[in-house]
Amino acid sequence: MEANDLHVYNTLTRQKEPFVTVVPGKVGIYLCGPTVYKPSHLGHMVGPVIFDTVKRYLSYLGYEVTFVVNITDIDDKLIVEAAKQNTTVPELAERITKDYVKNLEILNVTGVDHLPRATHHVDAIIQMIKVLVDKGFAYPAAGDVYFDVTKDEDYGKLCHRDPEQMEAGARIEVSDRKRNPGDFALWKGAKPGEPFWESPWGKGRPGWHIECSAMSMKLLGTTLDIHGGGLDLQFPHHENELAQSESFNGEPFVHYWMHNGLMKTGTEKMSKSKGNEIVVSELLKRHHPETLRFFLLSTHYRRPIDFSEERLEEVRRALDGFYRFFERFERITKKSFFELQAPTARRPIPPNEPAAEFVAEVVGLWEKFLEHMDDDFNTGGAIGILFELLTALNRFADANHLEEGKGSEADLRAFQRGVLILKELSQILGVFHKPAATKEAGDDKLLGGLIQLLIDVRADARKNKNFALSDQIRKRLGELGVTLEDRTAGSIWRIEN
RNA sequence: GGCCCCUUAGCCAAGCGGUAAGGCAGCGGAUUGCAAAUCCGCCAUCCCCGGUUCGAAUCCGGGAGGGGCCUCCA
Repeated sequence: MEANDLHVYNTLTRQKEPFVTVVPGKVGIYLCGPTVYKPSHLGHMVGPVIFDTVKRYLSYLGYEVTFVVNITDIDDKLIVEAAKQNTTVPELAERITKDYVKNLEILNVTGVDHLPRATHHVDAIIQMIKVLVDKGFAYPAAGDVYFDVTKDEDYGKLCHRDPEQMEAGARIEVSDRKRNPGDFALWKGAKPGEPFWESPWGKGRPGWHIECSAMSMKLLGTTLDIHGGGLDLQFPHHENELAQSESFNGEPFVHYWMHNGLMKTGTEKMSKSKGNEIVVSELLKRHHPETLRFFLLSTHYRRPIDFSEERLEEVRRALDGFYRFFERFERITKKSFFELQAPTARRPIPPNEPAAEFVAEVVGLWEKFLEHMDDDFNTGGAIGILFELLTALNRFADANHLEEGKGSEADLRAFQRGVLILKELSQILGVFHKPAATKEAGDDKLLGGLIQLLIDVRADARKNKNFALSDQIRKRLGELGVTLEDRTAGSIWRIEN
């Protein structure tokens, strides 16, 4: 049994449960990725960012984590879309997968270990279907193979759904090939012109849910520690995965089902079929990736999150305070925050150093941050602590005049220790790993030189109390989007967006 | 019709039985030649009505409003 205080909300039981792994010290996470027929929208990034953070935290706790995100690259939607675009299914799938993977990289989703594609695992899928048929859970019908939901005693346990009621509802696709309305396709016979694989039931392709069962089992074993996905996948996708997997091997399929809330635009869910999706690659033209990641983590993962440009702008303003601090830190220590090497594992809280109230305060915040993460990955609460930490660091720098070079050795040490903790916690969330994009303009030598020239001229004017001129320079620069700050060691500038 | 979930200040948001974190915006102050930045302070009794409890935003019941799923969807 592992010693940790982590609790995870489990959709299956509708409760927070202590986190215990199947294999001590190891965690397998399977996240349902996209069906690759259209460019990813912001909603597709919610899961990856959250579960990347989950992995970061579990790794921080000392677990060896394997994180799998599947790519569904064969499906009716792909066939239709490829035809529409006058291209092939593999070409379309490849192009959209690349878009997806690129977006993950930009959002600093670094923890994905495997991105299995359904088409690469058709043999395993066929094998699994065979066994389900042999065991009597599935039946072939005119080239298709269906799972018989009435053969699975606890079908519906994830979503509290009763197959009987589904018949009553009668809003599901009816097919004379199905024995029960709730039955779902494991294998679909190919119509002329459609992509196909040879199988014992003739030419065809996998149904929608089966690829996840086959690939997760292959990569992570019969029981997954964590299975994630959007709330909209609970039914039927996850319910069906669950049914077929447990029928297949008679063992629990998933220990913790975790479902993230959905991205909304206005009052509605964002989705491809509703046509209100915000395409990630477009969004990235207007916003820094860090802003998006921070936005996605700013609320608890189980709640819906409402997209708006205003919200992102607000997040950006909040982040500016951190970036200004990182520059302040560099002015004080001549070190780059982004290059600091912080610990990557949880460890006992070090004893307080004598006469170091500040360190005690920072360590206290550190503990609170971890308490929030222990509470079902409460990133919203954890981020709140990050802001408190920022204030504490600024306050300390102010009080001890660190920027004016008046701090003692001990003060500087304490300060750096505090900043290192900020770094350590930032890493858990996967934020602040590189400078803000606004600095790009600062890399322009000519521009930088010109502004410095104006600053020097202005410094002379100020020395001579020629405030009319100095204010004029500052005002005109401000109109151009350049903000000046007069500090004891000289004026600094930045470009406001 | 069935199954879930949500409702906290102007906006976003944490909170999971002991008298409301944090952010954005706003206001006041310190600092500054003036600014900017930073710091300090102010700004909610938690949709409504009942109930349980010594004590509820937090538990139970009812109501109102909103959302998701039941058909493809992260």
